[in-house]
Amino acid sequence: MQNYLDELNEAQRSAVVETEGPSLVIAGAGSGKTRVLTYRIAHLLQQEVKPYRILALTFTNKAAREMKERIATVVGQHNASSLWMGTFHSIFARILRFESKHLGYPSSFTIYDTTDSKNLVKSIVKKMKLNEKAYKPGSVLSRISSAKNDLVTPVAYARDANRISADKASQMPMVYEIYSQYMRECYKSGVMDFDDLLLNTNILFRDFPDILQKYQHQYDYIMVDEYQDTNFSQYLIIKKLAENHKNICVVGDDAQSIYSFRGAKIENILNFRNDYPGYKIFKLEQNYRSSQNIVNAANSIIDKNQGQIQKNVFSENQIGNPIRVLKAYSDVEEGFLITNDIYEKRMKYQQEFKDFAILYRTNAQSRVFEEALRKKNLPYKIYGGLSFYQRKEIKDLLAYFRLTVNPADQEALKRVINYPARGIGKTTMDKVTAAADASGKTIWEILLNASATQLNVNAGTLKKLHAFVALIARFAAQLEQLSAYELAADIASASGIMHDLHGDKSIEGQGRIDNINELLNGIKDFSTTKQEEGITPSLVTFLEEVSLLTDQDNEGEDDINKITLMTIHSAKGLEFKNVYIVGVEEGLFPSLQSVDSEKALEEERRLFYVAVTRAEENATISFARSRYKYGELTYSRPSRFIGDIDQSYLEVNAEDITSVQPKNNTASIPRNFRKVGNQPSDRPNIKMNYSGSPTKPKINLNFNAATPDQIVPGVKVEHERFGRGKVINVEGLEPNRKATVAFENAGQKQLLLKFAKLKILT
DNA sequence: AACGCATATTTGAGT
DNA sequence: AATATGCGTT
Repeated sequence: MQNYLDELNEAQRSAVVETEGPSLVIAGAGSGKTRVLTYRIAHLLQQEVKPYRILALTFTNKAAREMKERIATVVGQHNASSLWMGTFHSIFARILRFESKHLGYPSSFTIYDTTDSKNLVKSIVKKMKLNEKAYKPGSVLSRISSAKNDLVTPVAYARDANRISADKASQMPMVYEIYSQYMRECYKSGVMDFDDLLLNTNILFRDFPDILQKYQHQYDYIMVDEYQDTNFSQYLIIKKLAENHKNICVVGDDAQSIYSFRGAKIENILNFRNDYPGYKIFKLEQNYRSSQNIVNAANSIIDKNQGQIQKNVFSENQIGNPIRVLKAYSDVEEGFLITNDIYEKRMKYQQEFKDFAILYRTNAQSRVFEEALRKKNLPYKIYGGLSFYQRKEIKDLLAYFRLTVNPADQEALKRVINYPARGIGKTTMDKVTAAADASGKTIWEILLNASATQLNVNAGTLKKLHAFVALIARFAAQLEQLSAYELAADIASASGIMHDLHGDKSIEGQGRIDNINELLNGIKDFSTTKQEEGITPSLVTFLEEVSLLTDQDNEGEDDINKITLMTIHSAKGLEFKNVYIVGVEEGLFPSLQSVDSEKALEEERRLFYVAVTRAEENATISFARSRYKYGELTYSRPSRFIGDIDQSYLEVNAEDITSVQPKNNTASIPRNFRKVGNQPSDRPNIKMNYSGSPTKPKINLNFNAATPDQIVPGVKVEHERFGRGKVINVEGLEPNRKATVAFENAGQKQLLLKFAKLKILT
């Protein structure tokens, strides 16, 4: 316990023991930054600082969890779990939940993910009758997000000449108004998006000085990891909290700032000296992770950028191997070369699968590697893409949870009101939404007091709406009665999700049921863990945790010894013996969008620096001369970044990067040109109708469609496709009269009688 | 209302 | 290429 200081070098030790006043720790790649942070916290705890008086903010949940585990081994589990340690989003979500009433939010507010936010933007654009082609939800949302991260309110936005002219330039002059409505809708629905968690914290601290003071007093020591990647909103929260005691320690590396696209300000770390005069600076310059070759190569890359904080990262490890550069003719060959190399290296040097990582610029590149690895039967794990919580069945169930804790949550309601199908379709929802918009109420409030005349729906529909309200209300009433797990399990079955999935006998259907059960078990685990930590587990806290999880946060136990595939962004902070940086081509890395701007290029270059410094022993860079993008074959040449590396650290076949290059950097050949035969134009563009084919008699020859008045509740019927069933209900007037039929095998369906050919069974 | 097929759109990184 | 959206059919 006492000798932990001996495990540190001089710079590290000073950063650990100098606990009072502002500290800036510039931590070069692989310089033991996490070690400093964990030991610093352990050191504070040993000086009798109470764990709940320490606030430590990390970039990912995973970083927080790992740090907690390491601290626990030094100071015990109990101390470690009382720390305020987590991501900005999760810590301030927790605080906001506690203080929500001051902001007019329910304490059970729910959190919109990006999909929810996009859907909301989409519906606002529609409502405002704007051109949906010009106002792409993603683009609008990123404008809104940037405003929020800069703490620019809708009113300020409308007055901000820069933003307005940028919006006009991109054909979206009305973003400020969408932003305003978006905020109003979120507030009305009792939901926050990711940016709101930080924005609202700022509003809370700005408008309620006594609350700010409370938290200023609560945290005696503040630490921030990855400070170079904080945005203005995060920066200001920290600044306010540290205002009095100034016991703030920020750790970061300007050379690894890679998130400006989402509002991070590299200036935050560069301006630390101005914000906190009298600060102490500690430079961690010895790299313990990588070979000398890798460190030197990385240094030669970052040298090409301007205005870095002066530092000299060095390694005293072995000189090691040069960085290899591999050329492939196609993306498929690239996959083949890399996987072969992994296969051979593992055999030759007796390495494990977990010692290998394939890093790429974009998630879309993962596919060819997955295929190549599968062909060779090499085990791999992949981050990003569709994570567990993105799956439809999981999102459906989570939406029921959200609606249960917060019935105002509009996107959750829209998602599940007709899933499983209960006959509440687009027409009905249009009416309900119109009523909600007209009255300024939430959809839920409209449903609560729904009357047939007010909504202009028929009695049958009204009944279904009421049934849905009753279902959700029953769940909500049990929030206090049942444990999170019991309630969740009840929702899964009573909502009809389980029944719906059981009707699907396919392999995928079985998998979906497994996923639901896995989620339910996850709640069980969550409850046990929280109880051990002395916190009462609830559906609200479970939802919050899940909303702020990333795919890196749910690694299974059987994933431990596998080859890792991930983007370079998500590799930040990780290390591997052997790293493959793939697709290092102009237009991909650096990305096409960045090549016109020197600032953007520098960020790409820092990303490349991050990639190279992940490697402990071997780094391999590859590029492909051709690859498919958007299903189109494109040609490219090697990235300028390869040329940024000092050649003495490279092992490269010179002609590979100087050989003849296609005239066009990203020339693409339209898909049709590649097809040899069977061109669409070779065939007459006539749709063949086989229904009258003599060899294939119509199956429904014996079906005599019943006239609509024969279809009444209780009657047994047969349908061409769905088989036998019983009529449950009939509603509506001709020609839109429809029947609800419970089929023996196909489940309950709603059929429009003018189309459905139903045969009466006697 | 629900399904199947044709067409449009996406991909730049993630809390 | 894979997924989202729109349209016609039952």
